[in-house]
Amino acid sequence: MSDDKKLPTRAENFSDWYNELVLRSELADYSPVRGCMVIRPHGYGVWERMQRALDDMFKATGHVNAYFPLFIPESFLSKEAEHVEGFAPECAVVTHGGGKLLEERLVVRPTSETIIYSMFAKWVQSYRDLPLLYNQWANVVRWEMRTRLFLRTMEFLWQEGHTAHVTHDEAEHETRKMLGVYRTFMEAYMAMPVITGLKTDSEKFAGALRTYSCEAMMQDNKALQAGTSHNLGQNFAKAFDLKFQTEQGTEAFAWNTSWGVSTRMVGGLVMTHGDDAGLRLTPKLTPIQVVIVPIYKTDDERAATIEAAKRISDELGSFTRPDHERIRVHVDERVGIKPGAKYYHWELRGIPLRLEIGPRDLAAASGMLVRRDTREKRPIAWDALRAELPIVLQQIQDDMLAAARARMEAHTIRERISYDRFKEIMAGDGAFVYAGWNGDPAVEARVKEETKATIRCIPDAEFRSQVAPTTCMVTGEPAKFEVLWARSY
RNA sequence: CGGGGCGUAGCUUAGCCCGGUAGAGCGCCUGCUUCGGGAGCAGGAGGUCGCAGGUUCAAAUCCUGUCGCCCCGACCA
Repeated sequence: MSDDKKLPTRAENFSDWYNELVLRSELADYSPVRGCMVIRPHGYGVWERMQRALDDMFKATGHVNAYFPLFIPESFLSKEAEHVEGFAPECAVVTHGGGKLLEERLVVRPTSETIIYSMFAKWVQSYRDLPLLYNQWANVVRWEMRTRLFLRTMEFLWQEGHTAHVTHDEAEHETRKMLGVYRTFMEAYMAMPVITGLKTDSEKFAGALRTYSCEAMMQDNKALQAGTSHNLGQNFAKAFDLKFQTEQGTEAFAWNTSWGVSTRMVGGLVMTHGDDAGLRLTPKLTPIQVVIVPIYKTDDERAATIEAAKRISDELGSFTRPDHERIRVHVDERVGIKPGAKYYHWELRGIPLRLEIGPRDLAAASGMLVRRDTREKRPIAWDALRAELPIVLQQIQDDMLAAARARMEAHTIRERISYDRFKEIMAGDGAFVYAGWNGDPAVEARVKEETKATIRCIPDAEFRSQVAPTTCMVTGEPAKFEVLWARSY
């Protein structure tokens, strides 16, 4: 075995490990255009599972899908002051079309608030037209300086929810509700525990009243902002004249929310669960749940094991079954590759379960079932598969979440620490540090400058420490908030 | 945009200092033997050495310019 078949290890160089893994597991590849990536079938398969689950959750919470255009008149962006300041520097702008200079330049959407609320303004006259609960699946472009596969690319895929409401409280409720949807998705599907909370002013969305986020801990103890939900207040409604007549006959501006998650989550999945052998995909998001590796010596054995494998695959994965009863099975029929090589192949790609079927198993009508997450191996009878696989898959899903949660907790610091100690931690292994903050943005900026750590959020009540910190970690002044500090992606 | 590094086969690279027939490993193709943890042997395909100039009898190698990429910073879902 030569060394170049092995991945760099996480301990050696987490960043190299991540890049190599994404490329070698065939999730994605670099494109000819700097900062852009090609999402390959394996990676897109994960994204599709994410989309499907989230889309169902959006529908179940009353939202409808629509599609708004890629191009936005440049003037739209300028209508909301903070918004233009935040996004203008990273916009791609179309200046020519059909060989002619455009009268008004077109911005390639970095996000769609402006175009969507301008349309909402056309459609809303009365309080009876509200709420509007829209979502769109789209690509957006942000001209990033430094890019990383999945984590930050110039073009990325996402969904953006946009809603309009009669009252502030209703919008706030929606903002919180969708943050909860994200959290549920990340924990139940990605097996990635998150801390939810409020962003400080310096980290909030350009143009929002308040931004909430889901923050997850990667295996290098850095935080990944995995999803955001914004209460936009009336800022965009005022900019785009989105108003309605109230029940009392007066005129009022609508209250908006927007919320989004992106293909960045695929990167989060990799950095939450991957190990030195490759990806570990969760049973709910993996394109293939069980890979069957036939083992044989002779042509006859090959025919017999593959026949058995296909019969099992057809039975478990039949399209005639409803989706939730279907198990996604793949038979690795490739010739000229030894079983061991196939094991490495599928382990690299993170397939949760492997079923080995060889000549010895044929007579017994059984196979060897191996878990990717724990490497645990046990024999299983073919006629037990239909009943047992869903249980094992759910067990893997649960175990992965528990393991990720344990890891996060092991690298979380809640006891009172000095700022000097904090600097040591951030310069070393890193951690999630809960500490008091006096509420001063200057303190936040100073810590960022000195340690590269930022306030990830002011955590929601359930994540706060049992005994609230009373003083600011940096200044020693009375603490206004308990905040979560970490270095982030 | 500042600081550093690198462009040689699909990938990783040797050769460059000191100019003289472009080499290896992996991968790929064919055949035989293999096959329960990354197979072995034999044969084979694949390169205008990033690009453009210059010096020279002769340039992957020296000089100039240029383009691109990577890493570290400032900006970020």
